[in-house]
Amino acid sequence: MLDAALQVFASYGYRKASMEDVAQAADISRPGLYLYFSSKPELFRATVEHALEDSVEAAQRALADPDRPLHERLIEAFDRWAGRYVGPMADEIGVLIDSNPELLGAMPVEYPERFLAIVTEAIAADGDGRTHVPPGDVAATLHSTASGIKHEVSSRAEFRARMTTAIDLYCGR
Amino acid sequence: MLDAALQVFASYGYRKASMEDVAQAADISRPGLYLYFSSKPELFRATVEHALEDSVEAAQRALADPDRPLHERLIEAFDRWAGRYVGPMADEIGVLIDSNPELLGAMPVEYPERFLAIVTEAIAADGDGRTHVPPGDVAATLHSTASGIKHEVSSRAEFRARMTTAIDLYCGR
DNA sequence: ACTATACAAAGTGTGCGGAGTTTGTATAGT
DNA sequence: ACTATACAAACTCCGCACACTTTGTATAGT
Repeated sequence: MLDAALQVFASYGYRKASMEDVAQAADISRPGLYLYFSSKPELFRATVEHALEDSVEAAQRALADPDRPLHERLIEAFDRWAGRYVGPMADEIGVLIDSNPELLGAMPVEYPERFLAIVTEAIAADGDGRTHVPPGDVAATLHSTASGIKHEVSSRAEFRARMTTAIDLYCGR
Repeated sequence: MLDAALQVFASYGYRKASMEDVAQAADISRPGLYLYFSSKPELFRATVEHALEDSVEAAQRALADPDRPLHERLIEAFDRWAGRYVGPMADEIGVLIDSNPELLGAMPVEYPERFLAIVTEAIAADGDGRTHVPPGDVAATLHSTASGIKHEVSSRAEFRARMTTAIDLYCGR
């Protein structure tokens, strides 16, 4: 249901997406939607929060996998955090999130911070530090690289490939 | 004169900036402006081209300095290419450039490519390659990192500091 | 090599009324 | 736990006239 809402908000934008559109996408009636979410702003809030929560959690799971080397886990984590929103949706989701700041409050700042924190931790935990640069700085740099790449590529596969290069370069062999 | 025009276009946007505004900023009369540029689109074109040309050339000079190690030259080059447009002007210049594609033709693609090419060359020329990653990929990654960072920082000093970290990660040690 | 002034043509923001849409709620039914 | 239908209030969109601004050019003057 929140996934359907995300689709609708992402393709139409917050303003142009109507509750009716979301209801249809979620296969319920519009009044039915109001049984779950008391207003459009609240639905939007829940939608974005769900998407962000989902992404960090997926990233977290990827980073926690004990069987894979750091660089593979990092590729996976970045792919799950940002790769999903690459391509047609990339700008639209971005615009969606930071063009309605009053609706989302601290979320658009807090989730990236949380993601950054878990990446930092994963890098720090990997004994095998190959540079003198602090883990937090490595994480922040990779995060910026991911943002930059996201705006240049047109498919998730391309995003993954370019992030693989970046991670190789920054913390690979 | 083109610098004055850049200021005006950057702060008001292409549409809201009038020829009168530009003329005042350049301390000439509006009809006088038409003696140099036959129309507003042409003035805009010349303004952006001048700014981009200026930036690549400055970057090129930085990369050519034979007395400094690669990483210092790279920091300097990225600072000159992108650092100038960080802070208040960052988004505005970006919007300015890619929200008027019909006015600028191939410029917004060609100049970044040219910058990428000279960075690639500088990295390739530096014998001292510490990675197995091709120079073009290193350059592209750094370029994406710079784009990402540009949207996160609020001052040129901060941009420089973060790019220093990024470049350190690649060839610092 | 410019400025000041002037001008037509085109463009742009503004207020307005009315048609249509959307929100949030209610109510009756399954 | 929902759907279908209905409804008032608010909001958005559209066309349209109007004033105002802007563009590009001309002309006379320094």
